[in-house]
Formats: sequence, C-alpha cells, structure tokens
Amino acid sequence: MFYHALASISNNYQYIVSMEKKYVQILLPKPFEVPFQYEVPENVTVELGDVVEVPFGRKYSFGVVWSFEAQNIDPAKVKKMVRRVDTPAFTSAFRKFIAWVSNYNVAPLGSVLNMAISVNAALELIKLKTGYVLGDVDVKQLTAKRKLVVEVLRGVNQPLTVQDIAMRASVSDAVVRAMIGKDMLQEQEIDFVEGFVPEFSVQDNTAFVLSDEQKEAADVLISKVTDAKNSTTLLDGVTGSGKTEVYFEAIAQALTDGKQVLILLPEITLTTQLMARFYDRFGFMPTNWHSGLTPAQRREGWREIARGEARLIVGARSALMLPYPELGLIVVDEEHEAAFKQEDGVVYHGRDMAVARGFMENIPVILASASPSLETVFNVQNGKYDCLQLPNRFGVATLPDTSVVDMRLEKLGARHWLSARMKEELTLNLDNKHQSLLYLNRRGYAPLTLCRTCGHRFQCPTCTAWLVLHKPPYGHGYLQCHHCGHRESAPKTCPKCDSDTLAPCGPGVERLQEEVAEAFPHARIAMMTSDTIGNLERAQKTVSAIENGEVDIIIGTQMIAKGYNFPKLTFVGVVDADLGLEGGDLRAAERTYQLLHQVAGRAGRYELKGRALFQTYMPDSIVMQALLEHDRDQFNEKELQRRAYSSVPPYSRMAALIISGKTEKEVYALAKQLAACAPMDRGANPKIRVLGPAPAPMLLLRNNYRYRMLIMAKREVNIQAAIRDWISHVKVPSGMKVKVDVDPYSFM
DNA sequence: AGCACGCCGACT
DNA sequence: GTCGGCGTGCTC
Repeated sequence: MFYHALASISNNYQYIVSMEKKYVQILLPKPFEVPFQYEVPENVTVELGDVVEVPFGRKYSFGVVWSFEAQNIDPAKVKKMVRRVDTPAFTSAFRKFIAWVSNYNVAPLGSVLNMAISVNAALELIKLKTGYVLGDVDVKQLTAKRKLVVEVLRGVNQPLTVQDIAMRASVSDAVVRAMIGKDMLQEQEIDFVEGFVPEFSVQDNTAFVLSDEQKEAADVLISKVTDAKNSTTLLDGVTGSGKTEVYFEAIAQALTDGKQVLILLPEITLTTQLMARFYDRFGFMPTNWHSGLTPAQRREGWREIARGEARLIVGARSALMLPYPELGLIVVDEEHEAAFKQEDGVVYHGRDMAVARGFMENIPVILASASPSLETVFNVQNGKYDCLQLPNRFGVATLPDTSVVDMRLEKLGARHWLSARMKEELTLNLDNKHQSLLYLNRRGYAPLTLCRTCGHRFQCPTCTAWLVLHKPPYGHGYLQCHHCGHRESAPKTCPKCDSDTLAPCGPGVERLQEEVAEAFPHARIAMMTSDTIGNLERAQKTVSAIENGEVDIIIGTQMIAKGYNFPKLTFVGVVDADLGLEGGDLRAAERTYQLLHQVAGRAGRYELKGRALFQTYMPDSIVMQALLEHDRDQFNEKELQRRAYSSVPPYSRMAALIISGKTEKEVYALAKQLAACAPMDRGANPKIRVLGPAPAPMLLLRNNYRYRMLIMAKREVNIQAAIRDWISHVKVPSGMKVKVDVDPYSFM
C-alpha cells in the first residue's frame, strides 16, 4: 500500500511544457474518450478541424485537430505529427456534432470520429494517374474501333486513363493498349486539381404539377430553406399525397442557394429507381452513400462530399456522419422506420441525430412520413417540431374497406390458418379476376419442429431460438436460425430417438402457400419473401409478372409492405394480425399498427376499390379498432395516453445496458455487480430507476450470453451522465462487454 | 481498435 | 528445449 502511494507521487510531478514547442490535441478515429497530444513541426501551421496524419503506436493514423490546450504529458512520450492531409478541415459545427453524438449515445469520442473518417483510403495521398493524349496518327489508316478512340480524345482535349478511354469509346481496353504500343497515344500525367467543382446547374424538371395543398406546404419549406435557420418540420402526408414532390421543392431551393443537401432513407428503400427519380427531377445523379458501396465508390464519394463537390447526397443513416462543408438541408424520409436505428458499434438513431445535426449546423430538417413515429407526434404536440399536413390522396385512390375475423370464434382444422371469410374473399377476387395478397410475417415453412415421440425440439446451437423449417420447392429442406444464419439440413427422423414422427408446428409463408394451393388449385400463386425472391433480376421478374396480371394470389412477408404498388390488387388478407404484438415491448402496438396500415394500403390504390381483412384474436384492441376506422390520430392519441400513464418514452427517458460474455455465470456476476452500484433514487417518486438484471429474451445470441438492465428516468434527468458515472465504477473484465443503448428500440 | 509483452501447455 | 495460445495493458 505504502509503496503504491510513493510510486504514484513520483509519477505525478508536473511536466514543464516547453514554451518554444507547439502542441495540439488530436482526436484519433479509435475508441478513446479523449484526444492525444502531438508536437507540431516547425514551419507547419494547423487549424482546428484540420485532418492530419500522426504516428501512433508503431503505425500511422489519421486524426483531427481537436484543441490547442496543452496537456500535462511526459514530453518524452509526445511525438511529432507528420503532415496535414489535403482535405478541407472539419467545420466547428461538425466537431460539435461529433462531441454531441458521443455524449448522447455514451460512445467514445474517437469511435464517433471513426464513423466520420470511415474511409482511410480517402485520405491517402492521391496517386497520380497515367493518362494518354493523342499522338501522331493517320486517321485514314485506322480500323473502325481505333477511329472511335481518336474521336474520344479529340473531343475531350485532356489526358484520360486507359479505362476511361475504353469506356467512352465503347471499345475494349485491348484496343487502347494496342494503340499505345504503336505510339499512337502519348503518355501524360493526370493532374489532380484541388477544389475542382464540376459545372452544375439545377434543372427544374417539374413534370409534376403541384396541387394547391402541396404548393402551400412546399412554399413553407422553401421559405425555411431561404431563412437558413434551424427548424424541424414534420411533413405528414398519407401514402400517395405527393410528399416526395413537396420536399423536392425545398431541395431545389437549397441546391440553387449553393448548399449541400442530404436525404436519409432507410437502407432498404435505396434503389436505382429512386436515384432515377432524383435524376429526372434535378438533372444530375445524386451521390449515393450506403453499406453496399465498393471501396472505390466509398473513397470517391467521401472525397466529393468532404470537398463540397457532391451537392445532393442520398444515403442510409451512416451518411449523416460525414464531413459536409456546406450542408443546407437534411431530409429524413420514412422518418418512422426502425431501420434508422443503428444497433452495432456506436448505437444511435439516425433520425434523432439528424435533428441534432440540423441544430448544430443551424439548418432546416424535414422529417417525412405517412405514419409518423409517436416520438415525432409528441414533439409536434409540444411545439418542438413544426408540422405540415397533406391529408388528401392524390388522384382517385381511396382507402380500402376494412374488416376483421374474430379467430376465437373460428373452428379451423389442424394445419389450416385461413378462415371461411378469408376464403370467401379470395374466391370473390378469383371470380372477378382481381389480385389478392395474403400477408404473413413469418418466413419459412414452420417456426418450430418437434418430435411427437420424445418431444425433441430443434434449437439453434448458438442462440436462444427455434430453428425455422424451410422447404424449398426443389432441393432438400433445411432448418435455419433467423438470428445468426445457422443452417442445417432437415433430417427425416428425430436425431434424439430416431422415430420418424417429426412434426412442423405453426404456419410460415411456405406452409400457407400449401394451404392456398390446396384450397384454390387453379389459382396462380407468387411468393414474395426474402428467401424466395432471389436476386434483383428474379425479383424484377416476379414483380412484372404480378403487374402483368399473371398472378392471382401473392403470398408475402414484411418485404411486400414497402414500395410495391400493384394496380390490380384489390384484396389484402392479414393471416395473423397479432403477430407483431408478441413480446409486448414498448413500441409493439405502434409497429404493428404502422405495418398493418401499410399492408392494407396496398389494396385498391388505383381506380378499383380495395378491401382488407384482418384475422385476429384481439378484435377489440386499440390497434384493430384504429385500423377498422382508419383513424390514425385516434390511435396516436390513445397510445400516447397509455405511454403517459405508464411513464414510458416519450414521457420519460430510457436506456438499456446489455451485458454479454461467454458464460452465463460470469455475465450474471458482472450484471449483479453493476446492479449493486446502480444510480437509483429511493422513495415514492424516484427520478431514476434501474430494472434488472434479467436474462435477455434471447439469452444466447451468436454464442454470447446476454443479460439486460433497463434505466428509466424522468425527462429532466441527464441519463447519459448517470450512466457514464455508473459504469465507470465497474471494471469490465476482458472478454465481456457492456453495451449502452440509449432510447432502445430492440428489447431482445 | 491494434499490437506487444508475458506467462502456461503440446510438440519438432 | 521451442512454438503459440490469448489475457493484460498501453498507445500522445
């Protein structure tokens, strides 16, 4: 004890910081809470926000100049920074945003910076490329393909790379290389021009004429863009009300004002068709940003964004974390989508971070949705967000007639899931040659397989989950875990007792297909699930078959709820409307309402009147009643009342702690240790409460045992500060993890 | 996050 | 005797 005290005293002397040497604090894109100190070489000047390269450990790292306040560090340890990287400095608004994201989500500052840097290659020295210009050639003597090459090079009057020439001339690179070999083309290095901004003009291709209602909303948004101040506006418009066209007007204004515009979409919505729509409207291709980009696309995209050359960026949530120098507007489309929540690495909600960034950058933010999240509705009610409504459907489409089947009164045979009423509706549509859609949010054939002799159930070896039986139309059946992807072939006999009494239990879409085929042997059926849809090409085929009326009944999972419009579809049958309420987490009702509303909306989008039928065991629930009456506001009102009554978000703050490790024993021990020093108010009306630890609903996930704790606090409590303080008191042993999830969406 | 250092088991 | 497992601690 005594020796330790002595050692710490001797280590604690004040280092004298040399007056001549300049020091900077540089934040590194690694999981550290604080920046590191470096010496600035003589004759080098750096500004706050500059991107620099520094030695770190025995490698080099990029980093960002974070402050000039020298720390008391042993001068012998301090290294010299290497160079300033030739990219625009991170703005002060962006640096504030990074710090805010780190603080709000209880994530290390450096980890947040890592998301912003995201592509090391973008900062590497730009390699000079070898280009070619036209040499001495006698055009008359050339082959047709070589003439094309000559034309291309005459047209541009600047050196191009081999690939570039080949692409522009529509010849193979062999043609170009052969010409180089014959000295017809001459080598010339391609210069990189800093700050090069391509010629760019906003086209006003408004083929779409706005209605008065749309015009009014668009004008409000345009004036918010011209004001160039922070605001958050909910653009609340039912499906088909032309929300996109309305926010396009605001985008056009921001682009004309010379600002960068960011549009955030849930990952799944990012399609080439949508890009084409932006192209048609603005006359140039937007810059794409999502997880599917190739390294080269990422590198180029990052550079263009950071230099301000990319003007319109359409991306997934991660696009929010990039260093835009001139951001003027953020649009979050499908604001209510849970896909905006990032669950791995730094946990954050893209929509909420977008609102925060709008505040830091002092620019307007537009949240667009046909069914806004309750958080957003709440923020509109308490005046934090503005709201613009587009209540009318454009064109002639009307809402479907909606009804329910009370499944408690149905007497269905074993292995049957379609009620008499459901079959009647399907028959009616078959007779009228209209299309029907059966919706069941369950992939595969059966969610559980058990042995009738010994009771054995097939379970995932690495997760607390049953294996789902899949029976493809050709090939062998297999059992799969939908959480980790584990897959094994389905055996004929029980692996435990060897009897051939294996029984699939419950319905999946594949099994539903069997029932439909049996009941309607002449119906043409199409499956639309992530397992059966295959690649993009096959998906396109299925879609066009449906559009051409070659399909009578579509059977699908959640994937059909988004994006597809089938003109001949007039009936939607929901096989199990209660499925989404399972687990009963905070947002189960909200999610179920939104999804079912969206699915029902697939029926009758054109001149034909649509019908929707829900099979449910809870016909009196708030969800079912609101669906029947097409009363979204009523649902929001009742659901908000319920949340206020039980003091859950948005009326309180919530965060989750997920403790994980290799054995249940050690995980439980650590969770107990955390519980022992949890920040809790005793008393009648506590400001902060901690629930748990409880084993996660999926105790085992990918071979990791997980326990959860839930922190509930009043809105005025700084829950992040409480959590930071809390977990700093507990040492997490190696091999174990404590993940903080502020505003959790997943409770698994 | 990487990476090295360090201390224990099965092998040429 | 050595190669290599991954636990622990450090990086300005």
